[in-house]
Amino acid sequence: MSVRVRMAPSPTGVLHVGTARAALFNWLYARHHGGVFIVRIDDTDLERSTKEYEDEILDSILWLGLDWDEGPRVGGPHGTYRQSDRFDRYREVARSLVESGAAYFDDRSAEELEELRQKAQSEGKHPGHYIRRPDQERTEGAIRLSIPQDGPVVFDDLVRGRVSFEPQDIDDFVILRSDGTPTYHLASTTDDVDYGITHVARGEDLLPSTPKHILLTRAMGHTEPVYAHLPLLFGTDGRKLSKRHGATALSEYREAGFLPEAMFNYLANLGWSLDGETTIFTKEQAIAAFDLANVSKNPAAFDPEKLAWMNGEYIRAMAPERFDELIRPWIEKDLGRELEPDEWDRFGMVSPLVQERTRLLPEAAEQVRFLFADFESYDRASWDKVMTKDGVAGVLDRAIEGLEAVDPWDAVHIEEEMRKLPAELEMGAAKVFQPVRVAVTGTSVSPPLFESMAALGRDRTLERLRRARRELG
RNA sequence: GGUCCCGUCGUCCAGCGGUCUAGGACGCCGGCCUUUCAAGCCGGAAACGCGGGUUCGAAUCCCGUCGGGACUGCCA
Repeated sequence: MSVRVRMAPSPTGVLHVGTARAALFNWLYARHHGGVFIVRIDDTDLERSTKEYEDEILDSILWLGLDWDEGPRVGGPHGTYRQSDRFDRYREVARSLVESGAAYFDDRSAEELEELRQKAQSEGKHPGHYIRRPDQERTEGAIRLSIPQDGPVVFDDLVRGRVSFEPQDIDDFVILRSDGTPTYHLASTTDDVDYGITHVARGEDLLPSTPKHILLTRAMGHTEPVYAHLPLLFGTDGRKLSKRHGATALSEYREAGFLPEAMFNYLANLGWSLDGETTIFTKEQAIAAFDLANVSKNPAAFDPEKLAWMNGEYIRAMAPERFDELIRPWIEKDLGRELEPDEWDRFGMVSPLVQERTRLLPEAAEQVRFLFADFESYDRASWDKVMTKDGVAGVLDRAIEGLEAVDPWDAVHIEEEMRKLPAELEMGAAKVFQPVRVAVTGTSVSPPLFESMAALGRDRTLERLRRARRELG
């Protein structure tokens, strides 16, 4: 039987990195086995679900580089792949379960149920212990699945191994609310059955729900899929990944200048590894090697630092043309205007040098800002560190004098001239070039100096050197 | 409280009874290179939670303990 897996996001918020990672593992599993990857919209919560979130989620998945074979936008043999379009089907399932005796109506009030929970808890029992089928049959209210008390629910989880739950610890959960809408358990399980899902790989937070889904599936007369519960993602402090750790939405990383291929690679390394040695690898390598059985059981910390490093690796490895194409919008965003053709040409003189030292696109844009805009003031720390030293004025004077005569104005000739200074002034190279760098770029950290000056142009370079000289007094 | 899951460097991953003086990656520290910053190269510090067992032999198997987490809704 061919593998059919799915990701089933709820459009009640933006795509979380943890959900994205789960989607990624499902996708890898499907592609590895030549199976089918399905996206299904779990929007049974009509109150909180929106079309905007649905689009945001789908766009984020696409950005990550995952494509789906059945689901919204692409269709498939099972309709719209949106649960809100299948409420009739879920009601039909619930009704037939009542008819077969597997489920029952329950019209007890919230207060009554709460009392039963309190009682059970005070006796050290499972909260749902006393919430079972009432003695007298009801004909309205919510519909609960009756949990058979004849034996444990045992299943072999692909990543956890054998997991077992005792029936008294499973509550008679609601499958159809009294307003006729299905709960997540009913809708998800029905869809998994109807869509022929063979493997369910999802977050570990759903592990306690799994016996319910298994029992529901069996009550429907089917055999449950194989389950794989993936470890959860945490922040670097070991706490649940939340806003405090920075971005939790995939789209925030996109907006921060991360590359999808770096994100893909990084996420694939959270809970799984290609071979234990290789950190950077392609999608194809991942597909070839992936197996849910090799997924780690431990929760993983999402480390933005390592992601940034990996992003830099991908940036350095890409074709220069692609780098130029990617960096341009960031430079323009940083400047707040579009680049003129001649400015773009000038950027080309330093582009390869910038690409080499970029981890994040927005950071690179900042580094070349001096090429396109005059800075109002010098970076304070840089100025204090290099411009207050003895001999700086002399360096600038000599640099200005020498540079005026450089011809043609290109990196090679600028360097030829500048290289004369240290010996002439009897100073170390860094002592000479750093003041010039601060004068020209406004800070002590910049792309290589000679190329930067070449790209800036003679007039602006000299203008900035003179300005700095004036500031020195 | 109850149920379930997890426990190897600060972090991610490898290790599935002997080859572990525990390997790779990020980060960190030092050095080289060097006009700054990166990159690159070289080197370093850094972990099997604890206690019992099983075994000739345990990071690897079992039990306990401690610690962490998830769930415990007519949310998903």
